[in-house]
Amino acid sequence: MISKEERHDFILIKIQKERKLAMMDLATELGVSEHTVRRDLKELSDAGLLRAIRGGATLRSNIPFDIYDRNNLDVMEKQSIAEKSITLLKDHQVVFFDGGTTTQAIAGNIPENLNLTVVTHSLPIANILTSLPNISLIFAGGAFCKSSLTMQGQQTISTYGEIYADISFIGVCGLDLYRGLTARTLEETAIKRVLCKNSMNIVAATTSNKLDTPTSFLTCPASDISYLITEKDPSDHILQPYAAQGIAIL
Amino acid sequence: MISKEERHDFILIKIQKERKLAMMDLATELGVSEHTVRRDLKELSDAGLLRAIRGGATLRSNIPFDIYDRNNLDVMEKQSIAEKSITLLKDHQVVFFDGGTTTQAIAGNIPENLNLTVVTHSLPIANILTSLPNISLIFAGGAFCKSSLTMQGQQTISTYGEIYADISFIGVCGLDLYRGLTARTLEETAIKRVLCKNSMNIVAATTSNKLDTPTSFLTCPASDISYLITEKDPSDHILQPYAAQGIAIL
DNA sequence: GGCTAAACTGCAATATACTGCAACATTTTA
DNA sequence: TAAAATGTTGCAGTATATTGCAGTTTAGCC
Repeated sequence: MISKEERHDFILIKIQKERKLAMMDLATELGVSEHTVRRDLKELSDAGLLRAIRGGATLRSNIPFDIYDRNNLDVMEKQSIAEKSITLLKDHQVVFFDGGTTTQAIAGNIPENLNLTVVTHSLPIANILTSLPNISLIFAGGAFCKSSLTMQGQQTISTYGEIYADISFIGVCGLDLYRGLTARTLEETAIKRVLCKNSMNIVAATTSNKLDTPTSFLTCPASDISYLITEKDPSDHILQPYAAQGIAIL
Repeated sequence: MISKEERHDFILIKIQKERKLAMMDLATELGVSEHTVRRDLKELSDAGLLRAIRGGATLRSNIPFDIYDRNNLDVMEKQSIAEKSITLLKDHQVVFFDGGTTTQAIAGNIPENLNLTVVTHSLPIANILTSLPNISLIFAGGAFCKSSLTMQGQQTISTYGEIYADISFIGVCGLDLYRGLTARTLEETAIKRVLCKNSMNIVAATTSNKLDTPTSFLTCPASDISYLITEKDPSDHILQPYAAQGIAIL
């Protein structure tokens, strides 16, 4: 007999290799009923480890870098994160905005009467901010990256390098207590690092499904993070390990 | 068998590359009925991930600047200028785009199949170019200027300063044979000067009503201009003095 | 304007996948 | 060891996906 955990491990390993799994194949392979496999996939999918689709599962996203795919995901959660994030902002601060749909949601919630100097390398965020009268916008230019709709490269880094911010909103690819803030490409990492380095307060804003899921490139250790903002209540158990590290939870 | 989710992924990836998709092509490619593709496109379009059009789909233009375009004057003239301007472009050129509604019209007329490296400090132009698959875009960042929707300042200038272009499209505030190309602010002038300095060919693209109306700050002498493009026929008498100076008229 | 071909919409039929339920099995724990 | 908790199964009913067809709309063309 094969245990639930073993099945889960098996599924996760196999999906990495094959990108796509059919439920009925899994059922025969694991020697359990189709219904059981279905529940397994649901649990893994709820944990954000794969994407359940009709008749099976695929990797979390086949188009991992495609911004449009993520745009309409977790809209409510992102709105909640944005509203909490805004409370950290005060007049006359200098604020860095990293790319990503969560930071975009935050930018979209900045009230009109707030006076800020915002620096960003995200084109959508720049677009959003043009309509706010009291925002002084500095755009960190560079080579445009289609998949993320942000700029990257030496120019981008050097622009941030000349500015010191009160607060940085960092988009999260993966966050894990031991590995810290991680990103998926070296280019992204290089930019996130400057943001962190030149900022008094680092805010990691992310939906909770990205917690405890490290990616490859280290941006900064978890201990450098000042605030962690998710859609969950700060008392939620999933957040306690981070609170214990001295990160303020909102 | 290919699942619905996979089809959606496929469509989203492909539309990023090709900008426009035909329904029947998709149907044969994906091995499903036309009707099914139609429903896929409808779902993706309802989710705001693309725009369904008759016979297929196109990228949703995520360009919020139609607000500003509303007060666009001389639309027909600018279109005519844009079409003439495009004829100067060849594959693999490096092109500078100055800000302004005329240069914007030119950018909007770049054909899909043209391979260019474009450098610009205009936010609307950057937005337009994001949807063109064969354009490599470099954005010259800096401090955002609300009135012109462009960047300005040291960062902008230094970005252009590191690049040499085959051709520059310069937006015209005023042009006059004796004063040359002139602009209204020192900041604008500083940027236009770098564009001109680092460019093999300078193209002044403007509606004819800006000819012979000098403004205050000198960008470059008229003799430096390679091409003058207006909505008028090159034989028009108002253009003859410029032709006499050795400027090619289109 | 009227015509034709292509594209769209709605419907019914079919196959497949999912959900909830009740029963049964296994593992924990008191 | 018995009770409780958790995991598993098959079944029945429900929902979803896909297709082809028939009828309608639309775009382009003479």
